[in-house]
Amino acid sequence: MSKRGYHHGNLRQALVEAALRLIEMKGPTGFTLSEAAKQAGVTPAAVYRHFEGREDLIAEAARQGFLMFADLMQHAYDKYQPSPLAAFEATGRAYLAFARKHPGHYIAMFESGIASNRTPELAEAAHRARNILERAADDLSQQIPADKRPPASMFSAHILAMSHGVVELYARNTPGATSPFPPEDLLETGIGIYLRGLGLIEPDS
Amino acid sequence: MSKRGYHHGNLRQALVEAALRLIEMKGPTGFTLSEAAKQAGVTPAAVYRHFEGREDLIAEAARQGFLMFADLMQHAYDKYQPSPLAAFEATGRAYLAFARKHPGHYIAMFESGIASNRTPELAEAAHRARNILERAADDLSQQIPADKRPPASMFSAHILAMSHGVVELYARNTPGATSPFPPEDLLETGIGIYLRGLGLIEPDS
DNA sequence: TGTACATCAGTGAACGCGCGTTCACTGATGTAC
DNA sequence: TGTACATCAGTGAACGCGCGTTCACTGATGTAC
Repeated sequence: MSKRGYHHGNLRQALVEAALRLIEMKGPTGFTLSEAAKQAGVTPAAVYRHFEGREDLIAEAARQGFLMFADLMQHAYDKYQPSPLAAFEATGRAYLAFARKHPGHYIAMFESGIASNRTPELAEAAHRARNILERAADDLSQQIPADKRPPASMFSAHILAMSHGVVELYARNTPGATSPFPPEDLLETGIGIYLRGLGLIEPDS
Repeated sequence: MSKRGYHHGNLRQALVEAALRLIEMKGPTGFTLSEAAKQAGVTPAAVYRHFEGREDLIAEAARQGFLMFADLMQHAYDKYQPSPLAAFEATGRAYLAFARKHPGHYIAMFESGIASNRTPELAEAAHRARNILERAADDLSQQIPADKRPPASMFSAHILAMSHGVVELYARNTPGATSPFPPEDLLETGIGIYLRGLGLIEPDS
């Protein structure tokens, strides 16, 4: 944090963090390379020592987000491991928890418009995250009789869609779009009803 | 379409349409008041005869979108009216159909960052659209025994979230995020499983 | 039917702004001897 | 331990750009008489 004079020390990471703060505050549109540089106490030109440009900086922020995201989901998955059902539900909750806790990363990852295969590093991080949810879905789908079992990837796509929808529509403090329910409850009940529809939870719970 | 000389004739609507085209092509960020004016064959300054500024133009595009959206869902709802279940499913399909057919409107409505209560007219249009889905959900929830019936608004929020999530994640041609299934199928099956979870469809269908 | 006039939709020049990016440079750091 | 030197992270000035917005204006349209 303390200025070390001419040389910054860890400018690269400081820029990523400034970018995340700005993206969180002003949306992906409001984010500006120049302002990120200023917040890091540095001339805009200095950014080019560490990134190819504006987009490249956002991509790095997204990459770090995907890594954290994957770690979080992996952790949730492992923690409830003996039970495929509990593990699956935990990864769903982890999704929303991540979006709440790291809105800057979330926006960089899903709303900034950068393609998730922009760089190999970004693509790999995104892939790793996606795989965990799909594994959880696959484990769980083993419990459904094979002939009425939907493909695990469809299954995880449903959950991803509902999770993402809840985040976008109800977990943002967009003025005017007041949520009728806490997003956490909404997602929890939504997933619950969905799993019941698959015959994975008893009708009565 | 043909230039009528000095006076345009229907510049206001022409600007809205140019804006929609640009928003669709370049995202809400890429949209520029000046470029919309140019596409309408007019000086940027002329825009101010009809709108208060850039945001106001987007808001009008969104408003028109909500009106069409509401009409579409209303139509779907009415068409399948005798059956609450069929009517509900039809409104869900209408949601996705709208997003596909009118991406510019959809983006203006849900991704442009303008608050849906920015102007009274916009708020009213948005409200009308929301009400239709909620009505359909309410009709349907009457078929569930009162003691195990979730609030209709929660119910419609779930469907809205899943629909929106499917659109954002799988119905955009974002390079790199290839969809494993056609979005229509994804939404149809997702809603089906969800409704089964509510006991509204037979387990065997 | 013709003329005078009010209306107002559009012009075009100008503004200040902040953006992303480039460039030759400078000065702090660390290493070789 | 001290000095010469290579490295390279950051400077700061400059660029061209397109943006949104303002302003006094102009010229087409439509209406009153």
